[in-house]
Amino acid sequence: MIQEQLQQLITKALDKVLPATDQSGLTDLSIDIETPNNPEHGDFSSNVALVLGGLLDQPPRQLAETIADNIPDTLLIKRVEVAGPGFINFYMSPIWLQEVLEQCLTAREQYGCSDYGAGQKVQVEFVSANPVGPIHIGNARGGPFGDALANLLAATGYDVQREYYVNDGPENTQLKLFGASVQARYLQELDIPAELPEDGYQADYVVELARQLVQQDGDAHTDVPTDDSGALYFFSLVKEWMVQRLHEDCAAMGIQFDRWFRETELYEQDAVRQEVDKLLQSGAAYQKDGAVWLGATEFGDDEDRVLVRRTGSPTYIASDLAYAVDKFVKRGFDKVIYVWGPDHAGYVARLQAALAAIGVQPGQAEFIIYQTVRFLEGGQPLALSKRRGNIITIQQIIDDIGRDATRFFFLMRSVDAHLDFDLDLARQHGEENPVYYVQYAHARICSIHHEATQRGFEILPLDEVDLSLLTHPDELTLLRKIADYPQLIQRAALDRAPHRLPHFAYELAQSFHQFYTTCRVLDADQPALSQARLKLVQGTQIVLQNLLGLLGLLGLLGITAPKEM
RNA sequence: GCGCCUGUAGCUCAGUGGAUGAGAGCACCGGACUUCGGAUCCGGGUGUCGGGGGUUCGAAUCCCUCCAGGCGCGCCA
Repeated sequence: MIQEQLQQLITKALDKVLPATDQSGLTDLSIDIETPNNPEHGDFSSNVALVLGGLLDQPPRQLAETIADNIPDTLLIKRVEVAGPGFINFYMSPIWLQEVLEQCLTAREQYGCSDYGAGQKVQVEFVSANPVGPIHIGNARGGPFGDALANLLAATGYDVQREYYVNDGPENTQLKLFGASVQARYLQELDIPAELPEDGYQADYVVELARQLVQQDGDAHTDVPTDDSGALYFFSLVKEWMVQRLHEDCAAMGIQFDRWFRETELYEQDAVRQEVDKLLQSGAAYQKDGAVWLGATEFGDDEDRVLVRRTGSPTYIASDLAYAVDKFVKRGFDKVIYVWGPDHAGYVARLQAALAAIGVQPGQAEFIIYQTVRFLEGGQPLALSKRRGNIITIQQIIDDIGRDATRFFFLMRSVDAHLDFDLDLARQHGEENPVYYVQYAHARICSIHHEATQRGFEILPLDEVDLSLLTHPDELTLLRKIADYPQLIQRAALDRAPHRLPHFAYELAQSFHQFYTTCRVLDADQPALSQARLKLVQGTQIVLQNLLGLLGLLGLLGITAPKEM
């Protein structure tokens, strides 16, 4: 990308000006190439002299002059200026944008991709909702986010795997509660008196599960004891239905996991017990009050944590540790990104400490906590409570406003921010809805191509088209947008910030609409210009498609917007 | 009480330690179609970047503190 080329030019200049020792504190990051807010300050700008001046205790302005004077001549750059406290500003010659367009048209679906990750094995684990109910609006946000993040990492050269962790372990108390709820509903369905446990699952789908069970097995399970073993038994009866439902919900969101990892696998291999034993041997864990404790404070946690209860059954930390060993040691991931809901925020420090205890290096495990989503309808937030039973499933939302609009709205905001999901806005197919604004730009692009074919415009190969004819301000703005795309991908991946993509898609659509209004593409009187503009349109389409591909929104491009206004 | 996240225009939000310019969308008002899709475009104005202090040549951005909101803090997951 162009920023890298400029960085290399600066590096060359530095090599001529400064002894290598003076460059020791310099990293790629300190040679920052950015786009100035004020266009008068050039097309690109570098703060290298300001950073280096501070490091070497030299006047930045003077240093900047020296560096600027030694930047090798190239056709891409018209002139270099030093400004302000010591910025080096680059004024590009017009051909740089033509080169970018050529790169884009040549690379096509690879445009914007890089090998930055150098094939490192990264796992993104996300959603991982317990198999006790469908995906609902409280836990769905991690889905589109994790999926888009995985796409971004793959596009920047990482070897990415998507994983869903199914918490179906035999020691999971949530499952017992859920199983007991199913059991109670099952008995009620057969007119046998039974009470839903306190804090049990009240939602309607539990009643439906019970009904399904009666339909399948009749009264075959009435003699099952109403204790933990009975609860687990009932869970086992409905488990595959639940997992199947989770599969369907994720598929509905457009997510394909590479692996559904089941917690039971860890117990079948006796991995949980083995890990606890290892920790006891290494001294990282100890016995107290009949329980086994992890000495988590040694590894930065606030307090030590129980690994094995007094009853002898392991806690979730124990199985999460065994799971981590499976990820890092057995399967050899260089990095694992855990995407969790806000209710898990307090668990980060705990697992981090536990990971340190098994020798996972800091930075190998990343934790991304997404914030809550409020769904608004008529300006009022929808209330949801899993326990009280008035849950709203992600399937309902998708049925309502469509998969792509759902994903777009989820992805629009930073995961750090609380998200207001405006259902009324998402339902609209009008100008207020950013989804259709972007979609409309693509529809227009397709229409131009269609029209070109209809009118018999011959599409010339790239080397026969004079791109230097693209000089209109709106053409240049659009070209600049195409040029900015690779760095956007790079930074969004690095910052784990997929939300920048919908914003960029909107801006790209905006630049295109503006171009479309002022610059007629197909003009029989100006065939050479038409050819150049067709290339620009094609470049826009490539970027738009790549962008929406990363967001998992290619469906938007397949749907043709209505012809009626 | 402790921890995490947030606080930017009337509303919803972008914003990468940079420049005499802190930006979008929505909403509101006014304009633009004989020709590629008007679900479009153009113009119009709004800010103690929650308050205070600090670091820096330079802070919405980093640090401290206070205020406000959301979420979490179990031998539940």
